[in-house]
Amino acid sequence: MAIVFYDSLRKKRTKFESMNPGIVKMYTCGPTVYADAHIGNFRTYIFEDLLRRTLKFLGYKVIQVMNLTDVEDKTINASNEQRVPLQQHTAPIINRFFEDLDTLKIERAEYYPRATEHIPLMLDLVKKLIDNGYAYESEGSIYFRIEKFKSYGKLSGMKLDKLVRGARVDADEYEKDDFRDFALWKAWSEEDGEVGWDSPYGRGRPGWHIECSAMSMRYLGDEFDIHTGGVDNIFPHHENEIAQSECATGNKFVQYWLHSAHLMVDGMKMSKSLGNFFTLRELIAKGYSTRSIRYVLLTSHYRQQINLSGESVLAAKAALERLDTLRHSADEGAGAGEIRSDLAKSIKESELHFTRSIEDDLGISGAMAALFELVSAVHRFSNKSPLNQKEGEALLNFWKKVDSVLSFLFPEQKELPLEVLESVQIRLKARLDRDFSLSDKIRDDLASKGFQIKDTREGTIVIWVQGRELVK
RNA sequence: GGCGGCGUAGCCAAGAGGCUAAGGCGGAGGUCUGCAAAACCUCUAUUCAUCGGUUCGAGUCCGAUCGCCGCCUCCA
Repeated sequence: MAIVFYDSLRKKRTKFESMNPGIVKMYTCGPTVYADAHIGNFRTYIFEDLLRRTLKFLGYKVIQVMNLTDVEDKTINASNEQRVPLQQHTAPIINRFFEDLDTLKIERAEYYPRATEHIPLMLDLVKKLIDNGYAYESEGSIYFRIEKFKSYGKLSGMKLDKLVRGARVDADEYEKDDFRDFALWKAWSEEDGEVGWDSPYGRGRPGWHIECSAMSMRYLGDEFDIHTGGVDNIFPHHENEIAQSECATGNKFVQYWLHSAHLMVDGMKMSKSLGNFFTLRELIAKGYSTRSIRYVLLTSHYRQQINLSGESVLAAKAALERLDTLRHSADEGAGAGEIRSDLAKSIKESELHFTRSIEDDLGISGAMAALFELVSAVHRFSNKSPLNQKEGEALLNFWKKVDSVLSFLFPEQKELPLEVLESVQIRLKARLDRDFSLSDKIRDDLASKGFQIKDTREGTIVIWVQGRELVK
């Protein structure tokens, strides 16, 4: 079967073929580290995680680059306000960013290049653009002349003559030949303070767009397979990247562009400027489990806006509990016997359905449906006759396999406190003695401490926050 | 104003011309159970924003209308 992606450049679903067999090179626009990323930002990083994991699931080796923008207006302003050197301001934010990635089980990319460590490469690119006649100098700054790039606007659909002057007027705008031109290199100004690098054009710092062109080429080459980001990056950021890169190299920059839709709050885009944002840490403090958050962010199609709400997190929790029942059933598999054909068939169908869905533009809904269908099938099957050991193992193996894509099927198991285990044992004995007033008292007691007790056919389950233990 | 996306059950959400419109949450009834929960079974869209059109056949294609969102300024 073929992998299909919706390509923002072609504006249609397109069969994916990597440039090098078996290898996918992808560049994923990363955070600007002037403040902690909010959960809307992570929506995109989770989409990219799904893309990466899916490609690996389908047999590709993935080389992923995610940039860390550690120098631009906001990082400079923030460090100035706090009167600390730039790096001292960005370093802790970067550390927290990586912690949040881990919390959300986002797999690490191969490279996380920082803009400040690639200035010479950017200057090389700027020089190339000047030499090729696409850029010009004006008062120490270098601008890209967009009318020289005939296909400017091909990604966003913007028509050059339809571009309107924005509400905000750049201080340096009068220096440009054309207001639509964008900066490749910005001359040092008073507000930049300590921040600046020497260049043939004088002291200055890179424009925002040039870093992605320079760093993607450095780690992935002049041409690579996939470039991603949020839809808000399409214009002007990605449009400008294409212009710079293709004018500098003469090659087609990127083969496939994938963009994720926004996370919404009360019908509006979550954004720092609107102030309607939450960080991951804030959501955790509200009592949302990271597993549920990952579920919500991952199981909505990446081109569909998500409305994150308490309700959606609660629904996620319920859905996860249902998924967990498959693992519990599998754990119960015991005894001799081969895998029976009905069950083998269900697993095979689920895997096929899962794969077909996920390779079709990351069709996560269909992929999840495939898993829920297996859960139902397994319960129907095991209700008739208990699973044997091999069957339990087969289910767990399949679950592990799809979890390489999802990474929320196996919650972290916490050790239950000894006193809880003891209480559970006492309660089990009480139930055997049919002393139900005692057993119910213990159940209520544990519930008040945050441990929910459920008696199943297989034994007693203790649910504790995100962990879940089976006690026999 | 220009560009892009979306409108499918109470809620979330698949579907990309043709088997009975996936799946999840929630809800109703039943089986099981000391009770609770879980699990299982059954039910919960004659219809896909509206109106036209193309077609033997449309939720799916075309046109118009209404509504929502994003981008056009830094933004994931």
